[in-house]
Amino acid sequence: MLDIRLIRENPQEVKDRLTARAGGAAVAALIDEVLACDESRRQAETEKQRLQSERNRLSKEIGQRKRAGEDTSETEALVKGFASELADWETAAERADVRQRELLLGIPNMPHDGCPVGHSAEENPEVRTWGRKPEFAFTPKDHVVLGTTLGMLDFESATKITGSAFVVYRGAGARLERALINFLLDVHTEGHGYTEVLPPYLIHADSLVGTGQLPKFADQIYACPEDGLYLAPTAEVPVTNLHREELIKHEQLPINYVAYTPCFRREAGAAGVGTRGLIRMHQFDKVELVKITTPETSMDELERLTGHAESILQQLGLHYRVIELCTGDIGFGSTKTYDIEVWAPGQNSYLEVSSCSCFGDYQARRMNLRFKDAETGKNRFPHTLNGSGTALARLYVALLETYQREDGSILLPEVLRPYVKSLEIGGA
RNA sequence: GGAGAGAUGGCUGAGUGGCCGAAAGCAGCACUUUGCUAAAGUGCCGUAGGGGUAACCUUACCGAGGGUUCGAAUCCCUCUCUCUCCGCCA
Repeated sequence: MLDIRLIRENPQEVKDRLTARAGGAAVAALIDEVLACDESRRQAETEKQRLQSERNRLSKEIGQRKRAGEDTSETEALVKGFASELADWETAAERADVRQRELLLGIPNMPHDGCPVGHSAEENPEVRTWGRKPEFAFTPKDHVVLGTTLGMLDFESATKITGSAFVVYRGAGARLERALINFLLDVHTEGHGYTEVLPPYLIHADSLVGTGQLPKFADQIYACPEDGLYLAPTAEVPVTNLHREELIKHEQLPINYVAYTPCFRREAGAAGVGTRGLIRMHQFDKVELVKITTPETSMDELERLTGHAESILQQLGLHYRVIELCTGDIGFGSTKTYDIEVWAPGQNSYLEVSSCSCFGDYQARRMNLRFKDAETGKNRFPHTLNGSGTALARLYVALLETYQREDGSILLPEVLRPYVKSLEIGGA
């Protein structure tokens, strides 16, 4: 949520920066509506307070005179006469306030100054690459063939019990998924100093509003309407909301959390786009990194966070590239985002396995998360960040396809062997 | 699911219709004093709106939402959450 004061004081700058986003022109128009709303809200507020102040003054007077034994019925009648006008202004102020918040919740964040300007994903600059595309003396198979043949992945059963775009992991396949979860959590807790949390997977609407999935992206989330609950689309939601409505101490920052959770996404409108195998599913596992930092350090922390996610791919020996999202491709609440894409030989393409973003104070403001500045004593909004560290399903794809042997077996990278308790899957 | 108790400022915890934005303590900040890694004393110290160049003025907020009243932390209703007991259950 953007700061209404910032909008009030620098409307043109806000509009300009929002316009750089995809669909930004329509968003900029909302700014004018917010400003009009703000204007009428403040007018109603002022009138309301004038009447309340008068009422309070007279009521106090009534109390004093009653104790002195005087008759106050005339003043009481006078104050009573305020009621309907007061109620009118109250309603007007309330209505404007609700509308203003509604508008603000639908306005995306402003990209950071350093965010590259562009119109679409084609204009995302590549920041760096690591490793090289592996070479094969044979034609590499894709993970669906490999995993199905080895009995690791069972798409048919998943379709039978749930539907398309789900999978059942079996035997060594299930063990590999579990091994990856443990490996990732160990790296981030022991290696990078994150605190592990295991949050609920069902969350209420306020949490989703806090991180920005609601109200705008309701069609992408599975809901349990009888209970007012939703299946978390990412651990970002429950974990960032751990401190919602809190006033935290300056010295507690930065807060670093890592969480493994399954993620549930309806993927409405995405049918047919990269849907083969594990690449786009309604349920997938992910290990997520979340940071809450001071505004001064958030950009440095974004670099570190991205590095932590990258180290997973490095330790697994997987070739990847890092791209930075341009203003036309960046997410709703983000000010700056790096995507990490791992090479998948069987797909002959890169797959996004991590998206690392700094949200500035956008989420903190939405969830009323504040910290007390130790120097000034003032309450401020911290910055929030998150990034996948990493998504499991696509990592799994890259792993099978990169480490496949000609006979269709998988030679595991060394770091995983203690977790899987084997150096290979399949094979002689 | 049933019965009971509760929800007050960063924390603990008083407060049952007006003098309560709210006692007290802790924590925090500033100063003073004492020659010792700290203690004592004094003062300051909630949040969010609105108005004002500013000092400042003002409104709201005592879990949430309604209601009663000239006036509500305080009375009434609904809801949420927490705790205790019972039931059920992995």
